[in-house]
Amino acid sequence: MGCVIIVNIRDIAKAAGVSVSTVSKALNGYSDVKSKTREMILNVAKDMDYLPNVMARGLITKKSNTIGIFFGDRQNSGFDNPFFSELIRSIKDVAGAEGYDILIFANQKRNTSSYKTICYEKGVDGVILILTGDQRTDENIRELHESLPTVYIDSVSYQYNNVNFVETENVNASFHAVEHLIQLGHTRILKMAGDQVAKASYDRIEGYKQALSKHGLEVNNDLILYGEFSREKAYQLTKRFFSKPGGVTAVFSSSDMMAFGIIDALKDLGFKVPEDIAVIGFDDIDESKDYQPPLTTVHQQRFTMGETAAKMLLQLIDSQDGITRHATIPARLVIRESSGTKRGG
Amino acid sequence: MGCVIIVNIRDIAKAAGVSVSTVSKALNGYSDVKSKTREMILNVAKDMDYLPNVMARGLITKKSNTIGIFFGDRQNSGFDNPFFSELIRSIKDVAGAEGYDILIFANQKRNTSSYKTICYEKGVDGVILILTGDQRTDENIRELHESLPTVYIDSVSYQYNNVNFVETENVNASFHAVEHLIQLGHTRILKMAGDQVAKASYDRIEGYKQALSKHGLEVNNDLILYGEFSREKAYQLTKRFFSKPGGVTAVFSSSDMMAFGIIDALKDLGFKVPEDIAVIGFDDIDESKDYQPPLTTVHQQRFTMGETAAKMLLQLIDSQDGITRHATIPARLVIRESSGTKRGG
DNA sequence: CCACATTTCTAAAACGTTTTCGATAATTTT
DNA sequence: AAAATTATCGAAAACGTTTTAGAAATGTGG
Repeated sequence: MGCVIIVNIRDIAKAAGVSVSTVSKALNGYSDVKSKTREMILNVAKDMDYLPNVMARGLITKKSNTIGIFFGDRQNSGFDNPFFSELIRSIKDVAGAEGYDILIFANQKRNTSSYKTICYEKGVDGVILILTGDQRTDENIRELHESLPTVYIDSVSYQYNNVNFVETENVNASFHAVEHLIQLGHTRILKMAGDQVAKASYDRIEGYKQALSKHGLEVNNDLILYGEFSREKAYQLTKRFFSKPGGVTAVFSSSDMMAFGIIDALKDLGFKVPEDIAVIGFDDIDESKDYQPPLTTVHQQRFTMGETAAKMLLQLIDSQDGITRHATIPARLVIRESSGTKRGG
Repeated sequence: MGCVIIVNIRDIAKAAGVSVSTVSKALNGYSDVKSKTREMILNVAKDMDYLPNVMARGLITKKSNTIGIFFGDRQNSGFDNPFFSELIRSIKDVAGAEGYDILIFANQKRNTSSYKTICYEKGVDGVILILTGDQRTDENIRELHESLPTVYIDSVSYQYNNVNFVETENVNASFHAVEHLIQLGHTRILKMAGDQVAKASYDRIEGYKQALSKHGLEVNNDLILYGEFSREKAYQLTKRFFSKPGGVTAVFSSSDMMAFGIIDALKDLGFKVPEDIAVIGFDDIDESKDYQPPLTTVHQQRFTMGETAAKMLLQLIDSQDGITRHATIPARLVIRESSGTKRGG
């Protein structure tokens, strides 16, 4: 490594012929420094390529201009799901525009699993959580959002009344997806759900049930499978389910990845999609439009979700007003080919 | 925000009845502290829920246990390309296993565009660059890798002899892709290249030329287009190129995204792929296998690349030995349908 | 029991900032 | 011109660690 000369605030104070405190004030826009000397100091600083040391500054101000992101769990690091990459991109854009960088928590050598501890240790100003499954204890989760600005994206497990979160309009969107299937003439519809703990997952089942009820169809728990948001798991469950006859003609999946697994399985069993079985997914990830058949699915506005979460977090950091914020992002059904056309008789 | 009591090293020194320095040494595994007192201190620290302040520590040690990642450029934040999300995932896994977190540089409010400056400001221990196009000046790039452990992934623009990088076996893989087209009977093959500055992009053209030469085919610069790795741009160029006859029966693209744009354009022009025109891509992103027609493409081992880069960087950080490291990751041609079958006479 | 080596501990400096408070200089008021 | 006010600056403390240099305690050999 070639050596690099790093100048500190003392060096530029010396060069400018003023005190360290005056330099600091000039740099941070304090009012008690003459505009002429401020300009002079700024010039010297620029000439000498001065960079404030973020550690020293953070030590005093307790701010790092960094927001943290927790992704998924240990085994499945979250980036597996293409859903996440657009989320993080929008977070990056919003936070970046406001002068923040992004820290992704990765270190697995910590001697703690406390979110609060980890956040404090790294000195992030706030944190966004994008969790899947049931990877946190209640104590852990409460501790975090009680001590630090926190926003959950589509992943609150139990609803505290003081948790900030962004979610998709899950119930409504699922309702419409299932209603569409019903209008196409389906009466026995399988629900491939995610899990039973996440609010998002629960709500997608809820919308399914509401649509059935509204149209006088029976809700049958045998028609609800739990694919854990895994393509592989959905494949297995589908293969087992459809290997015996049951009169089911349509499937509503809680994610596109699972929908792919479902369709793969149906094809392997000799069914045609959508002629024999109609399938609707959830997410509208990039692959879905190019899939064969192109997937009918619920479009989640990932960019808007990330954007909203980031803005929400920056607000929380700025104001510290203790107000709890929620946002529900609209979703719409994108009708492609996998849901098929109206059934004859 | 509920208040959280944060204890510092002084508090636990008082509670343990020893000096601050002894606590520090006990915590950091120094040898000059009796094992009995060390144990006692560790217990007190755990009981009091002590967390070291990373700012204060970093101020002295100049380490942050964080590696930085620069992604793409300002406009196109990098996550657009699905190629990147797998890269970052593997980096996260490797770095995380070794006790590092990941900082993604996002802040656009900085008053500098110097990589070195930005890295120093955040105190990262090393940095991985995944750049596209020509978004850095030579001065900027040199300054960075001279002052900080740095690994480039498939994105060195000019070859310094002291730059660490990981790249795909671009020349070789491209050679085989084009040779495959030649063996299928194609003689006029269009090259949709990326740009002319990145080494990766250059090498993919080089492999194309080598294959032509080996089989006695003429290299014609009119058959090399520059799609800048953009699906849209590739679409435009393809549409213009194929609107006049030229006897071209195959296209070799430097990315899958561009290949999609190419195929879209060909379809719009009324060509059939692969019957009329064969197309081969590069990257093997997830969409490619589900695309219609499934894309023949060069599979880049993204996971291996990210993994290798991360390991390389951690080595550089650890050893500081000044040794320059390179890694070339094998790639293989994945033959699907878009390249078609052997041409009849 | 003394001289010396070794083990174990501590005081204090250092890291590079920000911020408080008081000092000085400049300006205004009386 | 003196007094009061205001604008501008600087000294020093503080942030929470690590590390150096040395002091105290303990052990060892004669």
